[in-house]
Amino acid sequence: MARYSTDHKEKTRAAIVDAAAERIRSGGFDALGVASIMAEAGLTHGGFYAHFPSRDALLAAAVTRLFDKACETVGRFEEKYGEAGLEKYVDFYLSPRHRDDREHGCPIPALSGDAQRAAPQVKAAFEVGLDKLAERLGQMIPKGGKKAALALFGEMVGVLSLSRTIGDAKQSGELLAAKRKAIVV
Amino acid sequence: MARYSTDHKEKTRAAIVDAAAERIRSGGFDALGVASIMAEAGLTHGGFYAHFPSRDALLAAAVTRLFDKACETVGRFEEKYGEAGLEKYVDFYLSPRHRDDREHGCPIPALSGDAQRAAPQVKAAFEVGLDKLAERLGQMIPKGGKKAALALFGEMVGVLSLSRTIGDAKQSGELLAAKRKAIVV
DNA sequence: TGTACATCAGTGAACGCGCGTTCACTGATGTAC
DNA sequence: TGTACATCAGTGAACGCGCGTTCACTGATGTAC
Repeated sequence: MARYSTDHKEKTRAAIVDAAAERIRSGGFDALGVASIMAEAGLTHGGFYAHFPSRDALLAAAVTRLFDKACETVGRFEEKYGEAGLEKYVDFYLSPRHRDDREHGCPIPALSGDAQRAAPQVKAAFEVGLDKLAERLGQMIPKGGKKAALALFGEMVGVLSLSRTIGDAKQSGELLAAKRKAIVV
Repeated sequence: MARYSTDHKEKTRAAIVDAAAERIRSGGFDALGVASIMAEAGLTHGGFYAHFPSRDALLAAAVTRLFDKACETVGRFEEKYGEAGLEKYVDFYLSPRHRDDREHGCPIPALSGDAQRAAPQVKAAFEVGLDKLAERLGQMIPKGGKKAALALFGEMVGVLSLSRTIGDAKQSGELLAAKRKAIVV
């Protein structure tokens, strides 16, 4: 195979990044193997290096992708609920549904631990992504802006993380519910 | 070598667990290799299986150890500051010192991500440890007890995690400071 | 008290396995003539 | 329009490496006699 249409390679690359993004969100960085991710995109592992110089480069691209998606999610809440968007977003963030659906959830609780120990370029991608996401959510907080958004994420991330480690559904649900009520935006 | 004093094996085991606990707190579960941890304890890797049935068993023991230490830390704050112990603990938790000293810090932000994806026995050890720690801190919160302690950890864990991923020291420090003020115990 | 034996914590080579990366090759297609 | 060639995304075998685990062995010491 070769010499596809002009945007073919670009599309393949995007497919690899998408697959990688899904994978690391649910399984962390260590769940991403070059061979398995290429197989998921319908390719063989040898071709990987035509798209990325290294596994770390893919990790960085995938992290960026996840934060872009998270920004879009925030945008959707704003479009749909207007002024009440922030409150609705917090409700969603601290919902049992979000707790249980790690595969489509916020990248921060899933990856902050991994990111701290990752290669510099991956770390940097996480930091930039977090900054963009806070900036985006900050647009919905008139008083406080980005700083308030960061603080809000701080509260929510920890509570969501804990609720995910608590096996007992009742206790875990109570923790989420208590926090939903406590957070006054 | 062989036939040491009665408690020799016990001591060796404790040394391995201690080394493993330090290692995973700073580097996560993946930083713990059987060979390297045995070398750190002054032994060769082959002897590992005289102490633990598997690497996962050591991970579970190390997680338990870390939470026990964390409980002791809480206890020290209570002894030293009495009524004000809780406030002092929160101040410490959200301090730049705690942010920068991952090797001796709270195991929750360091390991909650890893724990969610670990083997069942490791997950269980984390859950039991978290429960014990919340119970311990809860003793210092007359109104609320364990539930209030869990919620408090939720807030603090997320903020600490974020502050660790933010490279800019000023921004990171501001996040911590804002939260220290905001948390009313 | 002295000697032979049993014990077992620790040794170190070897195993099978999966990983990230490299590389010579393929072959369908765009391009030059 | 038809043919020969260059391109390059993708193939698949091979690499070196580190990992968790196994296992036959060692040898200093406690115990039995």
